[in-house]
Amino acid sequence: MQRGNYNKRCAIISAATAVFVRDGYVGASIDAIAEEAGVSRQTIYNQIGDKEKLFVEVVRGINEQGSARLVAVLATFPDQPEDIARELVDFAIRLTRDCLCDEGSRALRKLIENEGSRYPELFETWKDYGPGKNWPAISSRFARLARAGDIELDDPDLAARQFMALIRADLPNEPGEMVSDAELELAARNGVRTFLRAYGKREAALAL
Amino acid sequence: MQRGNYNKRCAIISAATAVFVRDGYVGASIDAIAEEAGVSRQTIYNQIGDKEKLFVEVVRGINEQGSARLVAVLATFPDQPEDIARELVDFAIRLTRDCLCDEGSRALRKLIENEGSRYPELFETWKDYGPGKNWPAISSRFARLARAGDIELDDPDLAARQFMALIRADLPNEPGEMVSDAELELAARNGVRTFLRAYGKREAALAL
DNA sequence: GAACTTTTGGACACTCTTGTCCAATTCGTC
DNA sequence: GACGAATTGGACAAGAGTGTCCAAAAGTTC
Repeated sequence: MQRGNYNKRCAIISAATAVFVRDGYVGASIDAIAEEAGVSRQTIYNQIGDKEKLFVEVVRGINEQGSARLVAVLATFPDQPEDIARELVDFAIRLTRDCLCDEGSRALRKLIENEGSRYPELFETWKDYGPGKNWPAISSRFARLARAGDIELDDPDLAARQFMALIRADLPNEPGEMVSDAELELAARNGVRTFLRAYGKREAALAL
Repeated sequence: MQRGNYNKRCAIISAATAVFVRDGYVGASIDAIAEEAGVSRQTIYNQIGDKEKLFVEVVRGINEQGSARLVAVLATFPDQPEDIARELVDFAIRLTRDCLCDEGSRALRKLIENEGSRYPELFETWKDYGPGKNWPAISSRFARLARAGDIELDDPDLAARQFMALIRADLPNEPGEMVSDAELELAARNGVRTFLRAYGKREAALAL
């Protein structure tokens, strides 16, 4: 234990995350966070410092969790697929569920969009992994699949971007909404089917 | 002229749009808007009323312009294409340029994401047209193309969603960034090529 | 139980914002 | 130039938020 009660620190960070995401940096009040955390306002100042430090801590937390989840999911990419359609769908489900639809990822995307201009350095880590970039980890996996002859593509980066776009195209994207497993499965299958129609062998897409 | 100077009213709305988008509803201060509009704060209260009325006016403005542009672009959908690949690319360029990448549309998307929960009724109009919905206008066009035998698809709504996702997949999506014509063209061609590989006749996609 | 740390809640100064009021000034129009 | 309407800038009250200070209470450790 470094300073103060660790449980309370976690409660503060977690409550701050919720309030920052709900109200934005300016709209979030320390009082609201304190109430949400079930903690006195003074404790926040004791443990973390001022509002800006609290915000930094929140972003760092989401970032770490998000990166960890992304790495974990990437490790499950089907490298030597037997049934490429089915395995890509399962991969897509894991990706959307753990890295796109979960609370933390949505929260981070919203914070980036709103406060990104104010704290550009805070979000640089994410930009390498985040949507809109090359997703280099994913494109290298697709390149390997192509070399193995499982799919046909000329530009792996483009294919990765389009893969991501396709499996997201069919997801409900209202921020607050819950996404059921059935919706996840359907969205993944729809996205992968089109992806394989464009890039796969003829018969692979027909399996979906 | 109904009340006050019409030019100043426009300057106010336009400045308010910029500031609301930059700082969010809570973060935007009337003083900042007044300064940006080159107008005294009192004039804003004289012409529009309070902050909430100003916000409503801003959203209404962006909404109208956005809807008008969307209708205009939709009217240029290639109904009887001779060169479907080329014509779809041109359509995609118009769509991204006028309805997705322009200032107003980006502004509206950001406002929806941030203040949508606070003023749900304000954005209902947009939700019918906006991203994430069925884009019914577009899917009916695709359905017509399919009936005419230009493409092959079973679910026009799905195809429309994926079309939108694909032509957006390759656009730089940093909010502030300017998108050059060359980038627009490239993104559209990449998206349409994959779309046609999945849904078009074999030879159409090869043309790109 | 004593010594020490943490938490609590209230009070406080300070800043910022909203919205109002008003007198002086400028603008548009005849 | 004169008249009425619009604009300006400054002052103002009320409210909310931040961050600090402090004494009392609660919790922890030996």
